[in-house]
Amino acid sequence: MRYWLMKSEPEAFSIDDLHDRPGQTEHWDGVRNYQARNMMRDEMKIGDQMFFYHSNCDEPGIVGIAEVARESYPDFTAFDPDDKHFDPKSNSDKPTWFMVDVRFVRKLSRTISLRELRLKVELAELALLRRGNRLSIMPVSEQQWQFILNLE
DNA sequence: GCCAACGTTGGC
DNA sequence: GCCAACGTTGGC
Repeated sequence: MRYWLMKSEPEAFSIDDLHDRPGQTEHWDGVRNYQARNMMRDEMKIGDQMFFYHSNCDEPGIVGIAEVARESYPDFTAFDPDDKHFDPKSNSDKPTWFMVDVRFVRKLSRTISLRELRLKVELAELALLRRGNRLSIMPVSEQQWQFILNLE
C-alpha cells in the first residue's frame, strides 16, 4: 500500500464536504497536470491512504485522511464545455485526464499546519515542502506518513 | 492583493 | 527545438 498527499482548496472542496458526500466518497476531478495525472492513473491503488491537505486558506495544512476507493478512470469533467475544467483536447475516445475516487477515513484531531511541517528536519524530503513545489498530488513515504501521524 | 515559481503555449 | 509571454498555484 502506498501513501499520498492531495491538495484541495477548502472553499472548493473540503474534508467536511467529503465527509458529507453519499458513501463519504467523491471523485477527484479537475487535475490538469501531467505529473499528478500520471500518479493517479498509473500508481494509485484501491486502499492507498492519502493525507487531505487544505491549500489557499487561512491555515494551510493536513486536515484528514482518505483512501482510494476506485482506481483511475477518465475525468469526464474534461468533456463538458460548461465545466470549469473543460479541455477541448480531451475526448471520451482518447481521454487526456484521469481521476480516482476517494473515501473519507477520518479527520485529524487538529490541523497539522504547513508552518509546523516546515519546522521538522525529518520532513526535509517531503515533496510538499520542497521549494516551488506546486503539485496538487504527491507521494508520501511510509516513514513520513508515520512521522506526521505521530504529530497529531 | 502580491508575487515567486513553475507549466504551457505558440511564434519563429 | 528555443524561449518569451502568459496563466496558474498557493503561501504570505
